[in-house]
This record gives sequence, structure tokens and C-alpha cells, in this order.
Amino acid sequence: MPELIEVEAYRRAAEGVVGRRISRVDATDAWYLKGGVGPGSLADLLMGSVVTAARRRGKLLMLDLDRGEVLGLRFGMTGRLLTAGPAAEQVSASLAGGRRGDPVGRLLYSAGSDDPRFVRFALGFSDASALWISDPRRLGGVELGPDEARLGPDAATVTVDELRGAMEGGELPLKAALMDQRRVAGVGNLLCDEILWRARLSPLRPAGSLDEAAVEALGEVLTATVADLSERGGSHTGDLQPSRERGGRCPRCGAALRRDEVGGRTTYWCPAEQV
DNA sequence: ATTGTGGCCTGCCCGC
DNA sequence: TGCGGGCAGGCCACAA
Repeated sequence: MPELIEVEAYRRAAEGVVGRRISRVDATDAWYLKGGVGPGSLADLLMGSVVTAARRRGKLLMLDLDRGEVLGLRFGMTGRLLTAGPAAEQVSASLAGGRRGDPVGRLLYSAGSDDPRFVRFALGFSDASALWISDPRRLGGVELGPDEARLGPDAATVTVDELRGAMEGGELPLKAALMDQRRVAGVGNLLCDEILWRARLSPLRPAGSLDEAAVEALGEVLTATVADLSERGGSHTGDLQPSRERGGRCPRCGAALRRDEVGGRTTYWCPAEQV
């Protein structure tokens, strides 16, 4: 996915439909609907509702509806939120240089997602604006009443106290802890490698081994990195990113980067600096 | 209970 | 040039 940074851009795009009434629901891809709700019943529930807020927690985007329901949108690795009509005007106004209706621009690993056959879910509104998810790999999903309590504090605003709690857990590798959405919500693979590289912390190190000073330092790097990469324009704009390939070298010290699998994800890190 | 694996899909890039 | 395998920003349901 889209990590927290991209989903935040989607959230801003979705603010364009706040106050609009849903007049069309295209949820024909039953596989994309999670939580046991079917296409027909979901359409019945949503039709006529007004979106009252667009919220985000981690990588989960939520549309609050005036009848009390919450519509949760997840994007997997290749999902994108697109908008058209009055909503798109607001998006292009708020994101300089962004293409109309496309808040993030070309997404890594998701080329070709403009293809209409990749549209997995769409909402139409009474003012003729629209919002839809394009997701070639179908890794995302739409859910009614997502369980927000299963997500930890948002990584963009996590406090040191919260992070200290999230890092409890003995031998669990630091990277696995940071990417566990129940502990901290929003950190994906690229962002995680960048944060640990900036913090000079090994991804393999047990999360529980961080002392108070290390937790504080990690918290500062974490929030600063999210802010920095948000400003640059995405999770893939980190300083480590160009070196995240076989044979890559540390941008700071030039040491050969290690490529390991940690927490089930490919991890690049500098064995000379990250301890 | 935790940890590992497969699955969902498409597209790109590499090596043969 | 063509083709096949590996790999990709996520996360869920299973099995062990």
C-alpha cells in the first residue's frame, strides 16, 4: 500500500465528498467486500447516506456516514483512491502538481491502474462527483464498520509513551514490532526501513531491548521521517530508497547493505551503522 | 498463543 | 526477441 503517507493523501481527496449524498454504489466485486457483507446489502445500506467525515488511522481510511455507519477502505499494496467531479477540483487545489483526480500520482508497483477493469469499488454522489478504488492486484478491500480498536496509535502522531508501550514484547524483532499495525498503525515496509536506517537501529534487534533514551530517539526519528517523506511526496522518497536493491550500498557510509527477511518482509539495512 | 505460509492479482525486470 | 521466474509499499485466513 500505500503506507500512511499515501493514505493521508487519499483522505484529503476524500474530504471532497464530505457533505455529499451517495446516489450510486458499485460494489460488484464481492471478493473486495470484507466482513461478510454482500454487494446488494452494502448498496442498500449506503444508498442515500451523506458522508460526514473522512478519517484515517494508520493505513485505514474511514468514511463516516450520517446514519451512523462507518465505511472502511483499505488499499493493499496497489490500491489507489481516485476522485472525479467537484471533489477532484479540491484535490488539485490542495496538491500542487498532482494530476486531476489522482492525489498521489503514479504509484510504485501499481502501473496501469488507470485501467477501468481494475476498479474494485466506486461511489457516486448526487452532485455527480465520484470516488473509486483502483486496485490491480485486489489486495485491498472495503469493509463496513472496521474495527478501529485493532489498530495502534497513528505513526504520524505517536507519542513517546505510546511508542514505549508498543515496543514491549521481548524478542520480537524491532522491525516486526514497528510494522505490527496493532502496536503502531501506518508504518509499511519502505517507511520502516527508512526509519530504522535514520535511527541507526538494526531491524533484527529485539524490540524490548530499547532503553528509554533509544525509545525517545526512535520516536523523534519516526515522526520526523513521516513528516519529511510526506513533504517530499511519498513513502518511496526516502534517502535509503535508491539503495534498496541487491548490491545496494549505505548512502551514508558506503557499506554493503544487507538484505534480509524480517517479519516476513524484505529488509535492507546497513550492518555497519545499524546496531 | 504465537509464528509461518499461502493466497489474492498484475506488471516489471532480470537472466537464459 | 521471447519467455519464465522472482519480486513488489499489505493483510487475512489457515495450519502447525
